Amino acid sequence: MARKETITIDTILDTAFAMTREEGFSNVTARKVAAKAGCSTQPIFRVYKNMEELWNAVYERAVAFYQDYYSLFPRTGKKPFSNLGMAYIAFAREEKHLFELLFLAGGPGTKSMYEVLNGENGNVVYEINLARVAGCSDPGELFMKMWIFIHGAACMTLTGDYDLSDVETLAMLESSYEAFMAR
Amino acid sequence: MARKETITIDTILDTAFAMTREEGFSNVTARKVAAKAGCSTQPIFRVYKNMEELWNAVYERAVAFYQDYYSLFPRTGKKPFSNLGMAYIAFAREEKHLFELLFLAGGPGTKSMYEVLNGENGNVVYEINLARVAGCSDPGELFMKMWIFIHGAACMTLTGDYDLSDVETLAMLESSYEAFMAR
DNA sequence: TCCAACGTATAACACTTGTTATTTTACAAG
DNA sequence: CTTGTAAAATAACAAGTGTTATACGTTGGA
Repeated sequence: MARKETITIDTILDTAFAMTREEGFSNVTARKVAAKAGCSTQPIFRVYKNMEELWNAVYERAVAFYQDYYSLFPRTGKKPFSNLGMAYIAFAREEKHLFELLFLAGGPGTKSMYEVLNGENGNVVYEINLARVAGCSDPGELFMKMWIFIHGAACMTLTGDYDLSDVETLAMLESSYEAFMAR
Repeated sequence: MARKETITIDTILDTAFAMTREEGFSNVTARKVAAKAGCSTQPIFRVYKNMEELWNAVYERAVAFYQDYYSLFPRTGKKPFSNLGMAYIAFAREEKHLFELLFLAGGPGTKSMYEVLNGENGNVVYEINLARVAGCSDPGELFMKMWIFIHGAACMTLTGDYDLSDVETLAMLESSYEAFMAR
């Protein structure tokens, strides 16, 4: 009845997402995706109405990717927020372009930082409760301060202005937690 | 002997810099600058070899602009690093595109964050000495922590994830200073 | 086997970019 | 006033963008 499809929607999205990781969001153009996928631009517009739809799909995939990344990240920290921070900073180092897209770009149609962080598992809420249990009177404010700090370190890794080892980073995060707790 | 020049290098640079403030660096194209300056693209390439030279000039102007901004910023803070931080965060709020260019973009030919902050007046060194005088044993590490925190707050203003008043921000910066000092 | 239908490729359109070749214009010296 | 020179404007080129019209193939049922 009809020809069999050789380029699937998965091929397109996989390619576009891989390109975002490697070259950044702005390099994901119709022709470049097609070239990398080994086809013409036509299959892209068969499965996606236009490039904006593909970009949205890539964004959603990046959100899921970060949440998986966090789920699988080894828990070496012993204090509230330290694992959340270690994963976030490592992500900024290892996935610069995805980090930019998720946490620096903003723009319409994007989720808030908190939404992405908290995810479906309530990762942030969980850590805030840890702080409450540890005796913090205002865990919301503590989270805000910790997150400003963590976000600052992560953003500085992008520009090369922050480059401590994981051990040093963990120590810094936990000592900052203690410092903020003490007041 | 020859025609009088009507479009000066200052006109070009002023226009390009104003456009960077308002629309961001990526919108500074030859044709758009020309349109805004009310001329063709030709005068641009008379005074600048190519667009990259103009972009470099805009960048240098942004560096000078930030240093003026900091010089003129009202000193309301009483503790080390608080004025440095208040100015930086206000700059992120009021000059999003310049902040992005100076402190988030990185890339070749750009100065380091520290270079821009310290400026010719040694603004950072001055604040570090204040901390030393205040009895801090490792003012370098204190600066690092404070700066990570300040940079985090500034970056979060860009995405709309931070929106405290100046009074609240100052209180937060000074309490963080105290917290970091206490350990 | 043939053919309709759908996936893919090719080519084109309209637009934007930096840059450059060409033409026009204004100015001042002779 | 003429004329040479430099500035500015116009127009073009080559490359790249999203998108679409058209042509080509392949495939599976009649």
